[in-house]
Amino acid sequence: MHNTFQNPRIERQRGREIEKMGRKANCDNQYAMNRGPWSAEEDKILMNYVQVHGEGKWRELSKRAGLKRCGKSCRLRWLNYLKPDIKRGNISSDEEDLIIRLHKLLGNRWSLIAGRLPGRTDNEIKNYWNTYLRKKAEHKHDKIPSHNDNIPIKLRIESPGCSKNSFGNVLDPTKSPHPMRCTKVMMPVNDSVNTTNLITTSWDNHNPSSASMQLDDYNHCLTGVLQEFDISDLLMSYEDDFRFNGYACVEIPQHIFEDETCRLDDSLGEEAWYENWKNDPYFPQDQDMGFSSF
DNA sequence: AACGGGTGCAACCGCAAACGA
DNA sequence: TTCGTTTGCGGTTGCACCCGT
Repeated sequence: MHNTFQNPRIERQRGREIEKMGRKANCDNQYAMNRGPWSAEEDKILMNYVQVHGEGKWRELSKRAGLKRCGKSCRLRWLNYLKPDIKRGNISSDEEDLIIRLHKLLGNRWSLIAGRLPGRTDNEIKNYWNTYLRKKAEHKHDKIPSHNDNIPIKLRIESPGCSKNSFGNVLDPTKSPHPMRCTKVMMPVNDSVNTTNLITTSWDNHNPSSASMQLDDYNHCLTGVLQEFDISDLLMSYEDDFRFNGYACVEIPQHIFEDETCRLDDSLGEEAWYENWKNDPYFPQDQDMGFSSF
């Protein structure tokens, strides 16, 4: 499962745990502990204890609350099942779509994906993916985004060579099925949603050498990786708190750049520098940026 | 009704990072 | 800095349930 690297410290730790717990190094003393599904009574005890004393110190919690469950088990039960704000079941089509897109970006980073779906747990998303969405995503993989998709990112396209005249053109990537090459992505940092991490992670997956993404003086993330990617990787579903007001500079072949069918607006004659980001009418901060508004 | 294979999902496991003394 | 403990994560397991035969 994991790598076989033997960390001496970890080995010592495991040795201690094995010694302490008996034959198997799982958690606490397994022979005195309940295992398997939780009873309603156990749930009640755990819930009452957490409501009074708060989360954390799970091992201590299990002892003090009189639960014959190991600390890990208590934590898991609370986080995945008992916590009040948890939504369970009935995953909507919007959520499905978001999971698929996030998985495409992040891979099996379930906790990160869950972090973007309020009320959903990593375990639920992982199970949902493994039992249902994986197949669905495979079918969806080849789909070119349709014009009806609600895509909150606009792209500014630089022509080959980044000539001055080319700045400001806005293309509809959904009308261009050609793969593009990303040379630079600038994203405004949103306090409520850390889009920087998301984008960084996606680059990291493909290109470990681009592990760090710097922020500039204007608190925009900025990277100069030369990374092949499918333009649809950046197309995200619109969510109230999950918005990609993005500015991607991409290299595209000249003939695509000159293709009028892709071009939506070329009225801007000059580059809008990213320090003017928030004043740029092409990247409004507070409204839906679906392509229908072009 | 009984059986067996497939499926979904809660719970478990091992590992590593984070934390704190 | 070191070491013990706690927390968080992702992969895996095992069991209940479903459905076809």
